[in-house]
Amino acid sequence: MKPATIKPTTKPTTIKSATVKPATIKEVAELAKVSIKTVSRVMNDEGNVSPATRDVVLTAAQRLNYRPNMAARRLASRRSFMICLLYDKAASDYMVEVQFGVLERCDADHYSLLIRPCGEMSTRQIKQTLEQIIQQSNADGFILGPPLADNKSIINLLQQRGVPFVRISQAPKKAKQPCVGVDDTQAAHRLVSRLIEKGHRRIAMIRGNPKHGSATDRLNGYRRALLEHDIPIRDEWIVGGSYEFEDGVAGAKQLLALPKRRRPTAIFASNDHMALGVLQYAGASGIAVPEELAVCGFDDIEFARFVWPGLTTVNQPIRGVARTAADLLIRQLKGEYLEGVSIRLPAAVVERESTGPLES
Amino acid sequence: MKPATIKPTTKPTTIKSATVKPATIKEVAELAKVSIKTVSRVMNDEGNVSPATRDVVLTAAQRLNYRPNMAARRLASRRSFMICLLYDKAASDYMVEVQFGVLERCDADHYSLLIRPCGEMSTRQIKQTLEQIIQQSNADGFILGPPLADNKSIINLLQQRGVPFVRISQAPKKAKQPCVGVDDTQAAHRLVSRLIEKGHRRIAMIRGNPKHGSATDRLNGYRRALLEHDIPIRDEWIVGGSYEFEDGVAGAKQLLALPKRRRPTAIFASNDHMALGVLQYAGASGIAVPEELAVCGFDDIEFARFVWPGLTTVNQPIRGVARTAADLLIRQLKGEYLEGVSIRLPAAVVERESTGPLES
DNA sequence: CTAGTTTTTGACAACGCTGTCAAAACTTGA
DNA sequence: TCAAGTTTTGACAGCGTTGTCAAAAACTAG
Repeated sequence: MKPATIKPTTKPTTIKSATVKPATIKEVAELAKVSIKTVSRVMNDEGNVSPATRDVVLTAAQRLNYRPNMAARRLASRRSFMICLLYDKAASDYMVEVQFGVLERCDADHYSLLIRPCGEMSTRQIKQTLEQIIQQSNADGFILGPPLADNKSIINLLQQRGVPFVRISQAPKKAKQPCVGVDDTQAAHRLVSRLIEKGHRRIAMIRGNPKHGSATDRLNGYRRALLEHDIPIRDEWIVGGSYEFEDGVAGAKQLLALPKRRRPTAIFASNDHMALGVLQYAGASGIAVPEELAVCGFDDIEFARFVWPGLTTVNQPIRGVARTAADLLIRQLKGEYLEGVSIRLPAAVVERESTGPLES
Repeated sequence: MKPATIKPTTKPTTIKSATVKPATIKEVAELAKVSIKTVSRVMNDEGNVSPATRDVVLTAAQRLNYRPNMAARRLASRRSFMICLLYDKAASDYMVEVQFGVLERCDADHYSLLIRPCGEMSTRQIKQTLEQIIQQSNADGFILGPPLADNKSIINLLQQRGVPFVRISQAPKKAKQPCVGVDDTQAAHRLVSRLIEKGHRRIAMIRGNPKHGSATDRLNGYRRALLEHDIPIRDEWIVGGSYEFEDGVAGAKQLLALPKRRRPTAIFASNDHMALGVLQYAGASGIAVPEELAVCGFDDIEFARFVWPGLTTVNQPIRGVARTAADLLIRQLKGEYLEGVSIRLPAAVVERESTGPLES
């Protein structure tokens, strides 16, 4: 899109109005009658400052409304107080939650957040971008969202460069760097078990994007649940997908076209987008949900509860995961040794109308 | 003076060395046999550099894989090459789109983006945060998302501080600073007109959050459409709301409880969230959409097309708006004088099943 | 070829902070 | 009381750029 053209009125008179020049550390030092280094020590909570001096400096700083200049601080300390969140797609509810969780934690320690969607980049381009961020912006650390978090090539680069990072992923074992995720297998297992408890025996599954570790985990959960209940796993009930709405529509179409006796009574879509696709297909084809078909998804996106029937799904504590990831990163930056740490947060099944009551 | 030429490297600079200290401007200058200032000039495209010198510097820079250190650059130039996106809620599709649009434009000019959700802050707190960002991070400019963009107090602060900013808002007239938005009134007018064309006469409206300028605009569009078609505007058909899903549910309940002869045949919700609320209420109460009730929203959020029936709504070119806003800001930063500039991008009505065919 | 003008270049001082290291000021123990 | 430690403080040199200003080089016209 090309921005509209604008009539330039007059030459830029550059009216940087009565802007007050911010106080510098020097002025604070003068007012407090100490050296700038002492002010620096107080501002950074370095310790080894007598309480009396500290007080004097603090009041002086407050009086002048002093705030350390980040650029100078960064230059001098060779740290950037900035962490970078690298993720795949820009437009996803999931990533908004992640952003917010990370931000919450960053704020607490006065870190800035640099966000970097890499949706349309090749691994090669991503690596180049990374190099640039490391060298130019000097990011102190990275948080990798899925599926970047499982990209060997990217992980290697960061490791080589010696930059701390934390991965957000369902597949903690793929690398030894700290990782935070949700136990997808367990959650899927519980979800499918609920379907079985409700009396379903013909339960189909629409798989997720195989690039994401989560897809495999969710499939495994499904398998385990069926196995445990001695329900045979039929290939024709497992259809492909890649987490897109349309995959849900297509999957439902395929599954519901099966001869009546082999047609599933329940569909577990690997994520809510696809589950909504299933719902839409069902709605358009006059198949009643949940009476004729139970549907459930995974993720509990905002709209899972906004459709009718409300979608049964798995609520992931995304914000918590993100906050934890940021926490791990910041702790690493503070010097903690966290290699091999892997945290899995539990996810909860949320039952809504789409799997409505069924005599068991 | 003839600058020395540099032998091309035998191999393309494939860096494999781990944790190398990045090259500085000084090293580039040495290799190119020029002063650091000349390197600086080349890197910043300042002009007044002979093509020959330029070439030499450029190859030297490439050879050393040189990238200017942002911290130093920021400190010396007193600019941050950083713009800040200030917005209200973190978890909104809308803001993701805005983020992405802004980011696109920022990348083009190598600006970094600082995001700052202010969902739960008071105006007072926001102002404080602003002060901090201006002083500490030294943001070159701001982009204000709605409804912050209409907050007099915040606008004043930024103006006083002399920091350039651009507003994203439907209400461009509320301040003289550059503003980008969508013509909500016109879009709502077109949407309601379509309903009328389809034969509806009893059209209700659920209003948006009065804090957002858009709420009024959309209401005005609704009013204008009815007036033009000589349809009386009835107060009982206009119910309150604040853009939340639940408001849609409540609004629908209220409207559909009206005696049959006064009950609306169509509901225009001021945004999609509320429209989905209406759909849910209708679904739960066994009211057929669109046969018994037409529903339409505004925004065309992702899920508008994922529900059944698909939601008729207005698609706003949010990403384009954001890109334009960023463009205006960056142009201001480059010295263009843009006071009073206000751009409105057109929005398109998207018809889906929720207003399905109706004999006119 | 010269004087005047314009373009290109470089030396060097900021920018505002932190790191290093040594000096000053306090403690402590005998 | 003093020597030996320990804590607190300060002087000053960077950090890697850009801004300023003057010098050098390159043009131009007479």
